[in-house]
Amino acid sequence: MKNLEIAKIFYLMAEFVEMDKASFISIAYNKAGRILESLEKDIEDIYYKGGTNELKKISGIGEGIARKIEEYIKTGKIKRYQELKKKCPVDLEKLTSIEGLGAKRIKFLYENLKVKNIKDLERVAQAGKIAELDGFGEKSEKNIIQSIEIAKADKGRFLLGKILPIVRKIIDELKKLPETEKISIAGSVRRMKETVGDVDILVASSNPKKIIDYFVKMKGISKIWAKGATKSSVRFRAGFDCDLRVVEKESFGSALQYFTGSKEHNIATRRIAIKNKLKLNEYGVYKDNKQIAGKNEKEVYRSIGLQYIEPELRNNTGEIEASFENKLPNLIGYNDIKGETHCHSDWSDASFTIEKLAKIAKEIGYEYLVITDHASPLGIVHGLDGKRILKQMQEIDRVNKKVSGIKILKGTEVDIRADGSLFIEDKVLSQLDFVLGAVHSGLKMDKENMTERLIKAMKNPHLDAIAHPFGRVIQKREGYQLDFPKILKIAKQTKTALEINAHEKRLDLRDVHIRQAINEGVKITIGTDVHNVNYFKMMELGIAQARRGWAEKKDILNTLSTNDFLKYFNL
DNA sequence: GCCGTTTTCGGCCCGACTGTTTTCAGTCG
Repeated sequence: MKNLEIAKIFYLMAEFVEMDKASFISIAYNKAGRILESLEKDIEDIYYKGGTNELKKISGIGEGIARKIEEYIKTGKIKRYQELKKKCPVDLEKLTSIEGLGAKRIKFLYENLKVKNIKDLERVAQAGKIAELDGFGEKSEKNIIQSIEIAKADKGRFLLGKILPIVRKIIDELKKLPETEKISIAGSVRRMKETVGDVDILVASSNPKKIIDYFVKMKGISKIWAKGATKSSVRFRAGFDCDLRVVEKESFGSALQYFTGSKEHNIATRRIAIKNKLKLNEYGVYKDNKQIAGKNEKEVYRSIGLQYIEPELRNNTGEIEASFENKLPNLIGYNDIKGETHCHSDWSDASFTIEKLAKIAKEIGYEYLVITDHASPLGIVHGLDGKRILKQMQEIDRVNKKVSGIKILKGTEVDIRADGSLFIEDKVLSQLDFVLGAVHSGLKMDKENMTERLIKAMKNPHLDAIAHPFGRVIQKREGYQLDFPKILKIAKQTKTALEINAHEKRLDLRDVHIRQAINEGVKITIGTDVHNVNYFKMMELGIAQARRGWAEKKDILNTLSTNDFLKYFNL
C-alpha cells in the first residue's frame, strides 16, 4: 500500500506551501494527507479501477490532487513536491518536530542562517545566532536548544495501553483538589486510539489558577512548555506531553467535545453549527451570542441537531451522517465480555498453571476461559502436539471439577502452515471446544498466497477463528497483506470468526477491518493472548478497538453465555 | 486546492499562549 507514503508527501507539501503564506492550499494538502492515511482501501486499487475520476469521487480530492496521486503511482514522484523542496531544501520532518518551529520560521532560518537540519539548528543556536534574528530573541533560542535535547530522546507516539494507567493516575491526583469540580480525559486517549501522541485533560473549576499552579508542579514533569491562565502544557519524564485546560462548569460539555476531537470531527460539527446559524466553540453553542448549550456533551450535540456520538466514533468517517439519521450503532459495552478466548498456560510459553488461570478469570467475573496453548513446531513456544493436547484436556477436566464458578474450555492456538494446513490432525481438533488458527511463520508471503493460505485454513471445518489476522505488531511490523474482502467472504461462508487480538502491541484487527467485517456479517472474538496475569486487563483495549470499528454486542461472540458460545461453533 | 440547501465564486473551525512586540504573528491543538 502506498497510501501512507503519498500521505506523507502531501503533509510535507502543505508545510512547504505554508512557508510563503498561510494558504488554503496547505489546508487542502493536509486534508488530502489525512484522507489517504485513514483510507481503508489501497489508493492504487482505486486508481486502477477508474483513474483520476475514481480518485475524485473521494470528498477532499479534486482535480489537482488526483493528478498528483496519479503522477506518484505512475512515476514514483510528484514534480510539484520536488520543486517546493528545491526552493527550500530542508529536513522539514525533523525540524517541524521542534516545539515552536513551524513552516515560516524554518524558512526564515534557512534563508538567514542556512539551517537545513537539526544539526545546523543546534550549531547556530549554540553560537547564539538565533537570538540576533528579527522576531526571535534570547528566549526563543533557549527553547530551541532545549527542544532539540528533548527531540533527541523522543520516542514518538505511545501505546494506549502504556499511557492509560499513567493518565488515570494524573486524573486521580487532580481530582483530589477541592477546586476541581469536574475532570475528564480528552483527546485521542478518550477516543481510545491505539497509539497516542500526547495527553489532554480537561477540568471544570471556577479557580483555574489553583489547578494550573498545582498541575505544573506535579511529580514527573520535566519541562513546562506553556503556563497560562486557563491552559498549560508540560512534558512528563516518561516522554509524553500533557495539555491541561480549565473551563467553567457551564462550558465543560462543549470544552470536552472540543478537546476530545478528532480534528476532522470538530470541523464537521462546527460546520453543522454554522449551517444552523449557531456558533460552536469550546465555551458552548451560541445563538446570537447567547449560550444555548455547553454544560454537557449530550446537550451540545442535541443543540446542533445530532444524537450523542461516542468518543470512539468521532473520526468524521460517517458517524455524523449516522447520527443525523438516528442510525448510530449501539456499541458493545466495556462490561459485556463474558469470557476470555485466547489464553496460554505453562503447557506452552506462559508461566501460570491452568488452575491458577481459572481462579484469576473467575475473580475478574468471567463465565468461561478458553485455554489456547500453542500447537506449533516452534521450539521457542513449547508448542503442543496432538498427544499432549489430549493430555491437557484431561487436566482441564480435573480443574473444572476442582474450581467452581467458572468453566474452562478446551482450545488451541494451532499454527497455520505455509500451505494452509493445520499443525494438528483433525481427529484431535474435533474434540476441542474452540480452535484458533494463527500464522506464526512465513510472514513474508505475498498477498495472494497469504490470502489462499488463510482461506484453506478457514475451510477446515474444525477451525473456529483466526487469531491476530494480519500479524502486525504496532510500531514494529506492518503485518502481511491480505485480500480482505475475499477473506471476509470465506469467513462468512465457513462461519469462521476473526479475532481482535487485544494485546496493546497488536490490536489486530484494525478498526477499519472490524467495520468491514461486521458489515459483511462476519463475527468477531476479542482475546488478550494471555501470557501472564497483566494481560487480562488489556481486554479494555480490545473492546475499545471493537467500538472504534462500530461493533455492537451482537457482533462479538464472547459476549455470549458459555452455552451459546459453544453452540455457535458446534452447530 | 476543494467545494456547493452559501453552488462555479468566495468562502474555508476557532481560540489560547508565547515571545517579541507596543498590537500581533507564529505556533499549536
